[in-house]
Amino acid sequence: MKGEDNRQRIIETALRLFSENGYAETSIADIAAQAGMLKGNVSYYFKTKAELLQWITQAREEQLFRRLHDGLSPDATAHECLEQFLRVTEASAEEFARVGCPVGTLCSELGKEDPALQPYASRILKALQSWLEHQFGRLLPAEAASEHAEHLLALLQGAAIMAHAYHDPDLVVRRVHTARIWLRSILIHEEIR
Amino acid sequence: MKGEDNRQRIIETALRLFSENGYAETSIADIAAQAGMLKGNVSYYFKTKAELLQWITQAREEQLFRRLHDGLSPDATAHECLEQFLRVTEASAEEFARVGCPVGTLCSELGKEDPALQPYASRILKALQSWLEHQFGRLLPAEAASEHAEHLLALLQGAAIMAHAYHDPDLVVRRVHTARIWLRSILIHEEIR
DNA sequence: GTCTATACCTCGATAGAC
DNA sequence: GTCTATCGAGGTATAGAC
Repeated sequence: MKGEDNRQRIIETALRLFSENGYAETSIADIAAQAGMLKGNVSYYFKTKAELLQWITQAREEQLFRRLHDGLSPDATAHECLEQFLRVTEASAEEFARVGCPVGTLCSELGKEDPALQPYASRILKALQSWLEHQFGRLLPAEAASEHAEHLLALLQGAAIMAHAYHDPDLVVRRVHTARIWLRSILIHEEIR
Repeated sequence: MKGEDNRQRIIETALRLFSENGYAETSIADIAAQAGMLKGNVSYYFKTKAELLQWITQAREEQLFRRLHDGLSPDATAHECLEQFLRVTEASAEEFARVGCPVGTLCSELGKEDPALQPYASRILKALQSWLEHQFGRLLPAEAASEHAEHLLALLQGAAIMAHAYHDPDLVVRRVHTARIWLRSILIHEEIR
C-alpha cells in the first residue's frame, strides 16, 4: 500500500514545482528528487508528463474551491461568497508576487508550449468564472452577472501578472481593495433592499 | 551590407516566434529556418539566445509606443491618449486570443523560465504603466493617477490572459468596452470643466 | 514496487572549412 | 559572412534486473 502514498507525494510535489518553475521547466527528475524517489519510479505511477499534468490540474481546482468554501457556511450570502473570493486572492498576494497565479500562468504557458494541454488549465479558470457568475446571479440579472464575473476575474488575473512581473505583493492588495469598493457599489442596491 | 539585412530579419522573425510560441519553445533553429538561414548564422549575429531576447524586448517596446503614438497628434489631450490605448488594445483582440499579450506572457514565462531575464519583459510593462499614469496625471492628482493606471493595465492584462485561455477575442472587446465606460466616469468631472 | 541503465531526442553553442 | 559538423548538457520514456 506504499503505492498510493507515493502517488500522493508525487502529486503534491508536482503541484508545487509546476507552479514555482512552470510545467516545461520542471523535469520528471526534479519531481522525483523532491519527492524522494527516482525518475523511473515517477514514470511507473504516471506514464507520461501530460498524464501527470491532468492530475495536477484536477488537484489545483479542488484546492481552489476548498479554499473558497473554507470558513464559509453553506448558506452564505452572495456577498459573503464574493468577499471570500477577495480574501482568498488577497491571501495569495505573496504567492502571486513570487510565481504568479498558478492557474493563469499555467493557462498562458500551455497555450504556447502545448495547446493540446491548455484546456486542462483553462477549465479551472472557467470553473472559477462560473462560480463568480453564479454568486452575482443570485443578486443581479443574468447579463449583469456574466459581465461582472468576467470583469472581476480579469482584474485579479491582471493583478497577478503585474505582481509577478514586479515581484510586488502590495499590488495585489491594492487591486483587491479597489475591487472591494467596486463590488460594494455594484451590490449597494441589493444591500439596502 | 547584407549583414544588417540579416540582423533585421532575425529580429523580426524572433519577435513573431517568441510571441507565438514563447521564448523557451522557440529554438535558434526555428528562427533560422523561418528567416531563411542556418542556425550557425543566427549565432553569428547574436552570440546567445539571451542577447537576442534583449533586442526583441527592445523592438517590442518600440513597436508598442509607435502604435500608441500613431495617428495621435502631438498635442492630443489626455482623454484622447487614453482612448488611443483602448483602441490599440481592442485592435489586438485577435492576437490576444491566439497567443496572449506579447508583453504579459513574456513576463510570465521568463519569471519562471529564467528570472534573471524577466526584467527585460517587465520593463515594457512598467513603461506602459508610466505612460498611462502620465496621461491620468494630466487630469487628476498623482495618487489617483497612479491608482487608475494600475487598475486599467491590470484589467486589460487579465483580459488578455482570459481571451488566450478561452481563445475568445470578444472577451477583449467586452473588457475594453467596460473600461471605456469606467474611463468616462473617472474623467467626467474634467470633461465638463 | 523499486531502482539502474540506457536509448533516443532536441537544444545552445562552438570550431573550423570555405 | 556563410555553412557544416559536432560537442556536451539535459530531457522523456522504456526495458529489465532485483
